[in-house]
Amino acid sequence: MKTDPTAAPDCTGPRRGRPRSEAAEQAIFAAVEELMAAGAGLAELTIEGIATAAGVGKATIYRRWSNKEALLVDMVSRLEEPLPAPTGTFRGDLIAMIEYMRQRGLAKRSRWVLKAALFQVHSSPELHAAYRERVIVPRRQAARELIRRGVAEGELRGDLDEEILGDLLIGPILTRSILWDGSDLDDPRLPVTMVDALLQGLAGPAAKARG
Amino acid sequence: MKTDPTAAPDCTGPRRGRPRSEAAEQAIFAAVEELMAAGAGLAELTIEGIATAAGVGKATIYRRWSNKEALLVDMVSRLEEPLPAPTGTFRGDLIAMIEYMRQRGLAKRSRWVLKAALFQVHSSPELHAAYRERVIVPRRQAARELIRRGVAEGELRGDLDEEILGDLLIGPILTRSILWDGSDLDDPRLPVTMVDALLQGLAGPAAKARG
Amino acid sequence: MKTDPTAAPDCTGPRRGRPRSEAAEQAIFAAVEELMAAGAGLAELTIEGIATAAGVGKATIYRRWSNKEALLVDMVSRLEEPLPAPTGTFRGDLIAMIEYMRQRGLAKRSRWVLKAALFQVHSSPELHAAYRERVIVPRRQAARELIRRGVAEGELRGDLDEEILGDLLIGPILTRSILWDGSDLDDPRLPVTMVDALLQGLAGPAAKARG
Amino acid sequence: MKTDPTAAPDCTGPRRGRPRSEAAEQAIFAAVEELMAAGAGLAELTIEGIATAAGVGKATIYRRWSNKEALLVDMVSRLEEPLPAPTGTFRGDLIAMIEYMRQRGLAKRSRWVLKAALFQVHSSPELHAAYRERVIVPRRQAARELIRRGVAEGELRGDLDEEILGDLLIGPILTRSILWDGSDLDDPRLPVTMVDALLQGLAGPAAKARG
DNA sequence: GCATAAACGAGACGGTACGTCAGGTCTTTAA
DNA sequence: TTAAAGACCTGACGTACCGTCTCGTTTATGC
Repeated sequence: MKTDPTAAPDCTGPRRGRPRSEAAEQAIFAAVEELMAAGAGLAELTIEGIATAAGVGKATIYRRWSNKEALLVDMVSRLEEPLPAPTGTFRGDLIAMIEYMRQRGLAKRSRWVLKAALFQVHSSPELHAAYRERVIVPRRQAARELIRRGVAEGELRGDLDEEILGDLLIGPILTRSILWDGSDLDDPRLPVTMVDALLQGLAGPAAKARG
Repeated sequence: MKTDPTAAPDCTGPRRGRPRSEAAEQAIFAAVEELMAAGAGLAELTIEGIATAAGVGKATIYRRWSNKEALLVDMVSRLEEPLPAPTGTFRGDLIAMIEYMRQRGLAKRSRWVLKAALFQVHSSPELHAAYRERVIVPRRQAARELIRRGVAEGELRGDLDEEILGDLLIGPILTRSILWDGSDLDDPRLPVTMVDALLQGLAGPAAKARG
Repeated sequence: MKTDPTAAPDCTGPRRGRPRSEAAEQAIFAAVEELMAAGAGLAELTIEGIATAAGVGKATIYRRWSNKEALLVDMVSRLEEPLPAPTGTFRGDLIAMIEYMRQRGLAKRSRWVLKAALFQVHSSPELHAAYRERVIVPRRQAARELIRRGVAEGELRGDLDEEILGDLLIGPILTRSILWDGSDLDDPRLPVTMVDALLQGLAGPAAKARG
Repeated sequence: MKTDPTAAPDCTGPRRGRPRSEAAEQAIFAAVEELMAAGAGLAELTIEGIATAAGVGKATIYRRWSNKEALLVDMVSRLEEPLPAPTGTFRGDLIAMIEYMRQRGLAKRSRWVLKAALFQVHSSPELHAAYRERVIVPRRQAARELIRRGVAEGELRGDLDEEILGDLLIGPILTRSILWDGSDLDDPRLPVTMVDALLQGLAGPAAKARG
């Protein structure tokens, strides 16, 4: 998401001019966090306010991100922790992935502005695409591989589209952690409950008797 | 969501002065739709621009909604069609509800800015609450009643929390229609596929043999 | 110098919308004078400072003048008092004109920033032309007519170009009042001395004896 | 006007480190001239632009002049040619001095920005004083000496203040060459005409008959 | 030679002001 | 009273320069 043009990877020659200050960058991130903690809404998160709180010139911010949204997306994407290591049985890995998402949702509940920033992403097609590429795609890719493994191992039904399988398994926890306010994520047994219910099916006795 | 104080229901006396122009209201809605169609981002949707496009004074807008967000939430909530009639078997009603959400997702795919407006709601706690009350709560209520009926009729397992059952059934289609870009909603058989898969369970042959 | 586009003279129809505030305009002028009195240099005279001191929004200034220079030229040109009434003998009128310029120079000595603003005019060709048309041309015209009258009445030599006559008569006082710091304008007899010396000639006894 | 602190005269020891680049200095001057020739206004003459055009770092400029005004005053003062040699008769010297000022005015007509820079000097008291000391004072001194000689030789009236005599003789050409746009300096006979008119007096037949 | 020292180009730094834009309010005249 | 128009104050926007400060490099002197 960084828009710094000098960050091009092929720029291997000796950098000229004074290098960017890492301290300034940290101060900017700290200021955003601090302003969020102070309960600022997204509209109150102005570049000018951030610059003042960070003790930094506005140009120092614009040199790194082309606008406020880019800064927010960058910050949000940095908050995403790495995915859990894909070791163990299929069911265990599936539960671990859902537990990871539950934890993430719990973390975001405390700083709702970050969640707001995440939604802000949807305001602009470019930011949406950037966020998609940086955050969503890698996670969907991990989920898809896990599901493919499950099908190959016979742990998942093979007669369904992989995408549908993915949504059926991931959609519920995603809804709880992103769309709603996160108050339903407290139960640590949630992943196990969800996974087992999905695997076994939701049909009740009447349905089973019938079919 | 209307914030017009004169719309109070106890204002029964004969209204004095010039009455509000219905044409102005329609012009405002039309202008917003037109600006959205023109591909404007959410930030480009300014009150000033809407007023100019509608040929309306800014005060005429502020007389009806207290600010831009209120206008957007009002417009979004008007786009929600009524829920489908709850008639038929449990499975049929469940499929109908998911089909309704699929249709809504398809409609919103064409006007993504409205979807963006929906996300914009999350920027402010008050708007979030208002949208929750106006849109989310009635739909969750309908879903909850449907699920309760399913459990009572033995069509759904009775050993699971109703909320979890709700998320397992609704979460996947919600994810597809709101969080993602809607390109996966084209298949009209999607509701049937999803519902049957959920009811029967996702476990594959290896899992079934084991347990 | 006003750059207000709505000030077009043919705009005779009933003006719509809120009219410009005369109070705001006066507050702007007062703020400029006050900041000058506080000893501000020209570079310290910022639009932002003027707006703050006047308790006025920046847009209110930009609605009236397109930039700082236009505002200054407008202010300077308003400070020019009307020319003295052209009554009396030729010599008396000439002395009156020079006395008028001496007074103007004395006034400007106390507010040197206004003098600086006058020079600022020369920074831009457009402003230079505007100032020329608004201030210089009318005064040169008055001087030219006076000189023409003097020639016609036989009070001035008729063998010289009118422009040269004008510069010979006006240049000295102009130099003292504009180019230099005005410390040489205190003597109230200066106009009489100058005029009589110019009319009689500066040649000394040796020159007269020779020619 | 050079503000280089290391140029202090008591710094007699052998300078250490890399010496200042004469090429850089010339490039700076050339860049200023070039930017002026491109029709830039004074406000467009930025240090940053000069540095870029000269292919020079900003610090290289600030090492030599403390700010933009100092650079401009330095450049302007370098453009002043030496005064003409004071040889010959009084009238001849006077005409030579006025001819010198006419030539200077003609030269400046073509590069009005330099003239503007000259006026810019008036924006700041310190620069005004500096320019006064570097440029104005020597010339006024030369004029004063010439006038004093004229009085002593009987070529000029002795009953007038020397300062007034100076302004009467110099003011007209100064007005034409600095205040106005220089279009009235083309006639090479101008100095002779002016000097003779001033010496002989401007009174016409009616005035002479009367007194 | 080889350190010391200063100037060099580049460009980032904290600031200030620019001129624009929008927000939400207020003040006109007209309907 | 509402409407359209548009001016009002406020405050953020993103840009341009200011004058200062690192960077790594270059070019001189002095040990």
